Amino acid sequence: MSWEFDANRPIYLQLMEQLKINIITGIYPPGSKIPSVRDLAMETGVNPNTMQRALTELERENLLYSQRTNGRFVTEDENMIKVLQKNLAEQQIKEFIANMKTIGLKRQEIIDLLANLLQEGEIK
Amino acid sequence: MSWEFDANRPIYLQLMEQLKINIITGIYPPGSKIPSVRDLAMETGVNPNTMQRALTELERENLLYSQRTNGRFVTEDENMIKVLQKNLAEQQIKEFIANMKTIGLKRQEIIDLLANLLQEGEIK
DNA sequence: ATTATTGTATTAACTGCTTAATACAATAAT
DNA sequence: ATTATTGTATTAAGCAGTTAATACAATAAT
Repeated sequence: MSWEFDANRPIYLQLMEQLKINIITGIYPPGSKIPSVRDLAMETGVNPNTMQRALTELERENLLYSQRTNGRFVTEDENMIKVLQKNLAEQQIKEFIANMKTIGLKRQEIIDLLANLLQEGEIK
Repeated sequence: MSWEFDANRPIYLQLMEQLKINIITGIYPPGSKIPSVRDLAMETGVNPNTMQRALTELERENLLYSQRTNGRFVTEDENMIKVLQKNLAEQQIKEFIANMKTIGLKRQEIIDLLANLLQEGEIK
């Protein structure tokens, strides 16, 4: 896990993203208990209040739920998680296309450039 | 021009990006005079101080230069602009790849998904 | 029963971003 | 010469995000 923050965006939002990724990738499996507010805050180097905020927001999105004194858990709804993954992917791709379009690259240029850079980085 | 701002990132940074885009795409050609601080602030609906900050930063990057009482101009260095475009494109592609990798998509999945979405949106 | 751990809430202070309201200096335009 | 426009600078205020330092309530663990 990286836990590096972009100084230009609220930390609690970045925490939310990272936590979502951990859910999507199965680091935090459906129904599993996640670390406590204090532990997560410690691990990420942020103030407990900030972590609390991120977790509260994720609860509002029904991705987490808390049991008063027992801890916090990932939703058991696996379908919801799949939808989350698909949404994230599609959203980022659309953003990407919009960006490329703005810069003035055409379809083929985008594909070529991407294919090249995909070769460099070692992705399966 | 859109001039809509993401509330989660400093406006002056977003202004810088938009101005860079305007330079790259030739809306502000090399050597041309750009609108005054006050006009730009008016047009974008931000405070003159905020616009001033964005412009000052772009000057520090040598993309703009100002003549004391005459106005502000885009650099004449066309090569610098080309480099800017390439950097922006490459940077965003790398970000994109990193994002996709994080979500857990493989090379071929990325290419396929992108190709599909590129068909939908009407890009040449 | 007692203890430790959990989520939750509160209050204060600090910082960076933004807006507001001006003011000044230089010079192109008239 | 005068005027309008330009970039630039200053000071104050407000807000959101963040940190800090606590405190409380509930309950699992002992």
